[in-house]
Amino acid sequence: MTTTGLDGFSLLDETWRTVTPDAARRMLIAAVQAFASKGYHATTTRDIASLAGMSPAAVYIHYRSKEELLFNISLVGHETSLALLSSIQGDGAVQRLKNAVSAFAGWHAEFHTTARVVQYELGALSPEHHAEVAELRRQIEQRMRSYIAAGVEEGVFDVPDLKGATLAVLSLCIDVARWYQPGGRRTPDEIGAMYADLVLRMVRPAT
Amino acid sequence: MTTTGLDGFSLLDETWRTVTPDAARRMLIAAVQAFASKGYHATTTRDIASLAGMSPAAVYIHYRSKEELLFNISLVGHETSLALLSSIQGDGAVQRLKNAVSAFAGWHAEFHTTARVVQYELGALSPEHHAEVAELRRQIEQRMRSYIAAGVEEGVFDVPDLKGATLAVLSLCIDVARWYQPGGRRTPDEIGAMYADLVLRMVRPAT
DNA sequence: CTCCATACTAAGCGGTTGCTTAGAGCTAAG
DNA sequence: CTTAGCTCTAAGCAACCGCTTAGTATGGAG
Repeated sequence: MTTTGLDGFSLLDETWRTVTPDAARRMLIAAVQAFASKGYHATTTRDIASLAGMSPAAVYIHYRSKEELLFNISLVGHETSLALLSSIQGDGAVQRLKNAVSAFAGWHAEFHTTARVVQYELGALSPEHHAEVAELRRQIEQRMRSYIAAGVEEGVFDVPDLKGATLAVLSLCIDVARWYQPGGRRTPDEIGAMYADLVLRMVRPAT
Repeated sequence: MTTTGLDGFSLLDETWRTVTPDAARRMLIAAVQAFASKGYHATTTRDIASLAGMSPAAVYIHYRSKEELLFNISLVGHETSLALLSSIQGDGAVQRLKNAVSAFAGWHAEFHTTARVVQYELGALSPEHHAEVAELRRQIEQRMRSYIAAGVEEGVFDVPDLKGATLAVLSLCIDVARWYQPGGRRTPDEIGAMYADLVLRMVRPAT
């Protein structure tokens, strides 16, 4: 699950591998780093260009505006995490929810740089772009809800408030991007495993 | 617990009641509203002054800088939530953790405007001011941990990783400020009750 | 070689930023 | 009434913002 980033390309490069041409990808990666560490509004187009090793005007060869840069990051980030959550497999609802939480929380740790921009800069998107991203967020919520609902139907989960529980589980995973620091006490995989355990305690029946 | 805001003064006024003189308080309240809805960096001093019904220069009569305005908000906000968490009472560790989570999560819903600034604009503080606030955050974490640890010692909680569980509980409560919207499906008190239930499920023994 | 499209930079434009200055209005002590 | 001190505003400064323009370098097609 965890990519080490020791094989010659960073985690960021991996996420944005499909972006071409090369200069456009470097610009996007620079924007992710800058937006994540200082916030969208505190980041200048000069910061981004400088991080990418180019002149300020080079931003506008590949992107119409600073906001379009953010939109690209937000869109790809949401699509990636939705694809991750949609590809969950496992035997039975317990194992599937375990895998889902582990993967989703782990992603927010491992790709915390991207995740921070994705989760905390939504308000800087234009109304049109925000609406497009909001639809993806609805699909993410629906996916997670279906994993919990399956366990209720199987009779292995006891969840009095399905919508509330889904909200709490997603909230728990998303907030990882806020507090996670690389080099901290836990690896992304360990965080995923711990969160999977905590969530399963939340939904298990009283017996 | 919930103040209605229907008795002639808003929730914001209540939090900042002790700030004097009157113009300084109005400026602070305007800053909280602006910072919460647009973010610190996207808010101009002209925005704040205009919301407070004064001229741009009036900000600097009462505060040295825009950052000092943020620091005041962050400091009072952290002190308020720490005081809230420290005043928790209840019979036994189960009831005390229930009350703690209910109050802390409920506060992040009811005072979500203040909470958003407190939790998501830490990075905009100067290093010195950030350090001062970080110490309060350490105390908040310690308080919550002690409520969980007490249940472990009493033998009514089963928590394999105390530090991890504390982190998750705090994370869950804090993230309420991100997603909560007034007029939504649940009142702050209902969110507090739901979260208290979810957290107790997380720490209860398997039986 | 010429021609043209693409990718880039140097320079800079109009507008906005956080903050300052100079001075006006008000209150209260002497 | 004078004076001092505090609160506020009108005006504006230097710096910086997102973005544009004009022009250069490069490389492939004919």
